[in-house]
This record gives sequence, structure tokens and C-alpha cells, in this order.
Amino acid sequence: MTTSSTPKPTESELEILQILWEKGDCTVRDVHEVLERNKNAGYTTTLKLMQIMLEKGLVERDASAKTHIYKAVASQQKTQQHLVNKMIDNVFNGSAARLVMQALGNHQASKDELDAIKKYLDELS
Amino acid sequence: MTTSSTPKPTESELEILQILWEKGDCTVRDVHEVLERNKNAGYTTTLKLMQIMLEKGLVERDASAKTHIYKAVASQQKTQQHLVNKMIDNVFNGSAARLVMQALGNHQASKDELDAIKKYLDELS
DNA sequence: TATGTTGTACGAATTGTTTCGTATTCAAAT
DNA sequence: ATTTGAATACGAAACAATTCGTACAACATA
Repeated sequence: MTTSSTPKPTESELEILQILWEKGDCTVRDVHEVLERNKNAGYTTTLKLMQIMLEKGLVERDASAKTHIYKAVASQQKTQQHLVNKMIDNVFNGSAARLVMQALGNHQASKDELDAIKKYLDELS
Repeated sequence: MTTSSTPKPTESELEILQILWEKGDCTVRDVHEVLERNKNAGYTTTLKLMQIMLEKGLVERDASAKTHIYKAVASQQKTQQHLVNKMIDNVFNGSAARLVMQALGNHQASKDELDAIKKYLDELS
């Protein structure tokens, strides 16, 4: 199995998914307010993106009230898995180990994080 | 420093870069022949892509002879670093450790690979 | 020299992503 | 009842990525 049921989100869509994962169910306005802190895009831009995500099946919504409530379809964990696997294949020629070393090499992980990884590795083998 | 000198390659561009990294300097035909094994796109498509990559500064070329010779500008290592860092930020909220665990969790790493990672971790701390 | 082959250049169609303006709907407050 | 405010729907522009057709240049060879 290499394909997944939900399509790969674009970068903008991923930003929205992050918010939905963190805050749970959201209105468009909820999402837009968070987005606004870092970007500056209009409200209808956010709305349109979320409507397209609905068409693609990336989110679901409860449209029974006037103000619709959105939620992510795929879990954060599943989506991360999907994207990491893609990166391993496309960028690291299938070697998870090379990705791991690259990730740890630069992007400073704290001592606690490193310890956690070691523990995780011991449990794996 | 979060930005790099060369822009982020698209997926198609990355495929071409992979070939250039592996085979060293290449003509468009060289690249196209490798590409053809997995995809099917016309020769002029590959040519155009590589011309655009030249404009973007992703590749350089020696155009002194009739048949031009292309080479990647950024090293594979640097590009991988760039892309991994981006993924850590965009997908894993800045946590390298979470990416690492996700990478190891599913995408089966061999025992040798796991050992190599452990050794690497020991050297880091 | 004429012809075919192999290359580059370039314009343009197609498709996907992002952005926003405008229309419309609904409900609350005046 | 009318106005106002907040929401959705939708079309379309702007931009980027991908694909390919066609034109043209260089060169070997018949």
C-alpha cells in the first residue's frame, strides 16, 4: 500500500489542518483568526480553501446550522506518516535512516528529545 | 537562517536533481532516458523543465558545445537538509524528534540501519 | 549540396493553487 | 418591517507547474 485515501494536502491546506488538529472542530472564522496571526489573507480566501478541502475530502463539516463546523478527516498522525514516507521515497531514496540522521544533524534536538529517541529505538529492536 | 540561496525544487525538479546527483554531469538526453523508465513524458518536456531549473538557479550548464551539459548547483546533502527542516517546521511543529519517531515507526528500517542511528545518537550527545 | 538526425528555443494549452470581489442568505437588533 | 452584520457560495483573476508542438540551428553523411 503506497497510496492513501485522502489526497496529499498543499502547503496552505496543511496550515489549516494543523489548526483543526490543535483546536478540534472549528468554524471558518476560528481558523481564519489563527491564520491571520502569521499571514495576511482575506476571510474569503480561507473560506474558499476550506470549501475546496471539503470537495477533496480533507475535511468534513456540519452544515446543519448557519455557521458551519469543520473538522479534519485524517488524523495528524496518519497525515504525518504519509508525508514522511513520501519524503523518504522522493528525497532519501527510500532510506529512513538517512532522513533521521539528516533531521538530527542540524535541526537541534534537545537532550531530552535525544533520550526519548534512544529509548524509542531500544523498544523497537 | 531559515531561507536558502536556491529555491525549493518542485517534485519534478527533484526527480531531475536526483539523477544529476547520482550520475554527475548530464545532457538533457541522459536525464530524459533515466526519467523515461518510470514516467512517460516527451523529450521536450524534460528539456523545458531543465531550462526552467536553469532560470531558477537550481542547475548550471556548460553551453559551449552544441549539446549542453547540466549539473546540479546545490549538493544533495544541502537540499535534503533544507527539505527536512521545512518538513519539521511545517508538519511536525518544529520537533525533529517527532519526525524521527514517525519515520522509524512505519517505514521499516533494517537492524543495521537502526544500529547506525544509535551509534550516531551516541556521538551526538 | 541536399537531406536526415539530433539538439535547443520558445510559445501556448492545460491543470492546479491561491486570492479576492460580489451576490446572496439568514438572523438579530433597531 | 427594515437595516445591519456575519456567514456562505461562486466566479474569475493571478500565478505557478507541467506538457508538448513547432520552429530553427548544427552537423554528419549520402
